[in-house]
Amino acid sequence: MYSKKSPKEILHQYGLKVTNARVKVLHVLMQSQVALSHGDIFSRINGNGLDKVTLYRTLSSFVNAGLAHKVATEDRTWLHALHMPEERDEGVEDHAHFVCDTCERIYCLPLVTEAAAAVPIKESGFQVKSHEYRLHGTCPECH
Amino acid sequence: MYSKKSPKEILHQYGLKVTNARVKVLHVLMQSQVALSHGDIFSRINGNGLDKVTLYRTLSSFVNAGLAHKVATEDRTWLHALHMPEERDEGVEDHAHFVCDTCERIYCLPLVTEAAAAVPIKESGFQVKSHEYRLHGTCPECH
DNA sequence: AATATTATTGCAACAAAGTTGCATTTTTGC
DNA sequence: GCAAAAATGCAACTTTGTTGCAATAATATT
Repeated sequence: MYSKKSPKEILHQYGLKVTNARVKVLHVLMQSQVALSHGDIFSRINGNGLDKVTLYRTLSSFVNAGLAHKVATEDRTWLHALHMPEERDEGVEDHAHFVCDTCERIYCLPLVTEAAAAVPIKESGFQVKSHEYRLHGTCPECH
Repeated sequence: MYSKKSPKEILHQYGLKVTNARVKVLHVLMQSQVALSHGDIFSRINGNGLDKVTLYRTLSSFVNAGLAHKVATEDRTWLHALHMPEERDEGVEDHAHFVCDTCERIYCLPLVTEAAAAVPIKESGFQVKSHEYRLHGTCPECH
């Protein structure tokens, strides 16, 4: 899905210095279809000795650079996921997240912009700059 | 907006015991157009000596009873707001929240269900049970 | 290829938000 | 009014994430 580009190339493209930590974290994120918590990523990487603070800062740098985004969960943690490839190319700001109430995975879904724009802000005076559509239910794994 | 019913009546209606804490918290929520944090509510009530834990538990009881709902914020706290009156009557599960990027207030907006339903879950296998549409931008107070 | 500059890392200590256990008090159905 | 059940207050605790700072690593330049 993230096609031919290597973590290193992607980091370059986003103006991030190429470090061990970043390559590893990016690699983990690239392999996941779902948004991951700090703990998810941490446990997939250690062994390779990476400080928890470094991981926080790495994720933060990804978000700042526009490479990833984060989603607040029900249990006051953050999940991180890379932007969809088409988002990365086009700078789209819309997001749809599907929260599975059974397994608690959060999937990032492509969101068609017309649907987002159709939402009625009848109360005028609100200027919308970005969207997040969040769906709850049961994911394919949990049927 | 919450019309004629008193906090006491509403608590009864939702099967919650009528206590000082609940009446005070409900009163505060009824007077607010925006979702409030624990801190917001706490500071509007003390003077009247209410323990922080009691407030957490009170809010929790409101959510469990279906009287209020909560929204996770960008800084990993919860905001609480009563359901819209029409939601309280009809058991609608959709939500739209407008997050003002300037003043950080979160408004609960009525969300028209057709718009929500129109979101494309082309990836089938996802069973949607509830929605939250989250909009970011600038609110009328901040223009 | 070595170096200077600048950003990143690791560690320890810290902060904030929310939770748990338990004894005491309050509600409420009878 | 009384008994049973639930809510409250307090203190200690957990979890998640942050800050300061010295040591280390990455990159542009020579």
